[in-house]
Amino acid sequence: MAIDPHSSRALYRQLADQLRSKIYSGELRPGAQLPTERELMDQYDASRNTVRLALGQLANEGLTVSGRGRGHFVRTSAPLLFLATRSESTDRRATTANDAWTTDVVSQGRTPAQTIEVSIVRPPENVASLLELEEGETAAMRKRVRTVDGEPNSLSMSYYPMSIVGTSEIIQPHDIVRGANRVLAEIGHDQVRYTDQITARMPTPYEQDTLRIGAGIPVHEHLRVGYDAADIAVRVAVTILPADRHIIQYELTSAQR
Amino acid sequence: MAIDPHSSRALYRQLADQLRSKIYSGELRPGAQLPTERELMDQYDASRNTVRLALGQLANEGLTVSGRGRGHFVRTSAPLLFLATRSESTDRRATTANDAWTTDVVSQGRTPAQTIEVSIVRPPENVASLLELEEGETAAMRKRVRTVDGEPNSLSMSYYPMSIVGTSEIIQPHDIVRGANRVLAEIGHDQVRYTDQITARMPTPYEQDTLRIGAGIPVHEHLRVGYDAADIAVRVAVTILPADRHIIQYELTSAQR
DNA sequence: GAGTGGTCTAGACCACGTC
DNA sequence: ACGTGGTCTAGACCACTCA
Repeated sequence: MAIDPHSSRALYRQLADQLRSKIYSGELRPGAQLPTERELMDQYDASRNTVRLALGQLANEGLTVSGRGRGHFVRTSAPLLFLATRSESTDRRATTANDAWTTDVVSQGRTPAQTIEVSIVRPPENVASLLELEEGETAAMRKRVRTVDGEPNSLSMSYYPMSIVGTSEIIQPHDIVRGANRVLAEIGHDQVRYTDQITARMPTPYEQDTLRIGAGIPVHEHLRVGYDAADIAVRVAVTILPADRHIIQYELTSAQR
Repeated sequence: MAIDPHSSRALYRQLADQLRSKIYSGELRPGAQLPTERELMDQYDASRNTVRLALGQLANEGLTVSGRGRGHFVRTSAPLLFLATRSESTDRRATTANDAWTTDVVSQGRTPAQTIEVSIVRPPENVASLLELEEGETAAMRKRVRTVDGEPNSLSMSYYPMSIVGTSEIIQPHDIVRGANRVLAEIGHDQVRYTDQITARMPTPYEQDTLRIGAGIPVHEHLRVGYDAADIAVRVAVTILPADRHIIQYELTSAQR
């Protein structure tokens, strides 16, 4: 139980190992307070910096949170929200006055809200190349910040080539109740095929701030490219999902696999 | 460009901010060396611990790597490998002597290898409940460690209820060339439907070690449940994918969305 | 051997939460 | 008022890399 100061493994790593195993084993349950830094210093005869290195390690693994004047605590696994990426049936959206996401969230008994911002931009390079934009060509961006029960939930940016949507409702800074996808269909670019790419990374400071993401929590970056019947990319949607609040779910039948 | 010691923002955060923006802006390109700790101490008139706090922050964001005796460097974005979760056509597997994953990797011009380990275990709670196992009921686990071009690539654990596979080839500790899924089909449990769940988190120390994952790199946890024609869960596959080496990709047609 | 990061100590002041 | 974590300093020794 004690610590070997002559081990080749750094003191602070040994300390982190012991605390971590107490968390994994359940001896320290979610929400439980860890010993104070003072106690750990005394117990392991280590300096405060060393103790804080160990605690910082756990925080960066997403295992603990801390607060000035409070203490260090085992992170409580937040109640998880599902992102149903494949909806049960496509016709549902037609039967409601809300967009697909709002309907999804309401069906889970939560309260959704979102702000929408529309602008004309040069998209990031990876998006521009997926949309096959020429050098300097622009796209309409509809950016959403979504909240559930008042807590920030996700960040979503949809890009549409101006050459396609330049005169449509999509460039208006309003919520489109029937869905932007329906507008695309109305102007002759119904999406018939999608490619999804999912990456994971640590959040940028902007994302940490906007979505109130704690230390040690990664984000999913979910990117969806929509193609019309002529196999032209008409929409790229990039969604940032804090990983402590989201499980991405897909339903597939064996023909697809 | 200088730093305000009277700002409410901590010194080490300001320092991290400046270095980070140099990385994002491209002034410090991937592979470039950051100033040495000594130089930063002099330049910003800060103590070494403060400088190290700033550099540690960047490392935890996955932006930099460092090594004793070498220096701090901007992380080079590794060449990314695609995990094609939906293959182009299902018949391909029948035409080759290799399993689906091996075929995928070879088609990308890389060299795959894997070790397989088979055991009878009580699965983790979430898996047990997806398989609807009774209290104490066991499952066969086929665990793979996969490498590509000699580098560790992914960790995969497939669970099959013993009540279904207890007498089949699946519990033999050998590679099954025609695929375990085919064996399942042969014993009357062809999978006709899948549910995928994708989560992201920081790796455990075991995963960091086995897959050689650097600090600040999260992992995808990809979980696939396979159901047979009677809608019984016959297989749960959990795959751990280091996020710096993997993009998860899905292809969907509009009928599925 | 010189320079780099990795680890560790001892002490200090401050901001915040709780009582 | 007191105890907590947040920030910062000044110094030390060690292990590794590279010329």
